[in-house]
Amino acid sequence: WSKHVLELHQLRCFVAAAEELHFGRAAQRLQMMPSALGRHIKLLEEDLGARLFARTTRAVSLTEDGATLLREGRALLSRAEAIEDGFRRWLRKPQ
Amino acid sequence: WSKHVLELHQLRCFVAAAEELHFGRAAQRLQMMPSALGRHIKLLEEDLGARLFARTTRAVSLTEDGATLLREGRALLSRAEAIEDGFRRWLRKPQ
DNA sequence: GGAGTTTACGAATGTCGTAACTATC
DNA sequence: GATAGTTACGACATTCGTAAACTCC
Repeated sequence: WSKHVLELHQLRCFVAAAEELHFGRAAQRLQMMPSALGRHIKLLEEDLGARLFARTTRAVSLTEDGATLLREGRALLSRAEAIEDGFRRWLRKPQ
Repeated sequence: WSKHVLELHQLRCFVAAAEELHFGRAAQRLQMMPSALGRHIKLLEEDLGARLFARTTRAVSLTEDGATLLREGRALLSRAEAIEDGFRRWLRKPQ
C-alpha cells in the first residue's frame, strides 16, 4: 500500500527542521514531539526518494537535495497560506 | 482540537469534483468512494469558511469562491507536482 | 421512483506520545 | 554520562467503505 504523494504537513515539518537544524526545537515550534517530526521527515524522504538531512545524531545539516526542497517548499507553503488567508480575510466578502 | 489548515489531499478532492461537476465521477477518478470525497470537501469548506459548491443534490455547480479556489488550487497542485517530479526524475541525480 | 449527495456506523489505518534504544560527544 | 535522533509499542484519532437516509427532479 502507498500514499506516495507530497502533503503539506510533512513539508511544514521539514521546513521547520531545516530552519532550526535541530529536531527538538523544530518540534517545539510546531508543538509536537521530536519523534513525530522525525517520522514525518523520514516519510517525506521516502516519498521523494531523496535524503534531505545528513544526520550524525549529534547534529543535522541539509543535504543539497534538502536545500533545494527548503527553497521550493517554502515557496509552496507560502502560496498555500496566501490561499487560506485570501479566503479567511473575507468571511462574508466585502462585496 | 483543530486541524484548521489547508492540506493537498482535500484540494485534490475539490479540484477533481470541480472539474467533473459530479462527485461520483470525481471519486472514481481518484479511486475513492463519493462519500469520502464529499467529506473532504465539506471539511475544506469549513476550514476556509466558504461554500465552494452550490448543491441541489441533483447537480452541483461552482460558487464564485469555488471558481477562485479552482484557479488557485490548480496552480498550487501543479507546483507541488513539479516539486515531486523534480525529485523523482533524478533518482540518483545525473551528476 | 431514480440519480446523486450526505449521514451513521463499525472496521481498518494512521498518528501520537512515552519510553527504551542508539550513537555521538 | 549527557544530548540528540530513532524505533517499539499501545492508545487515541482519523478516514474508509457499506448501507441507509435524504432530496430534488
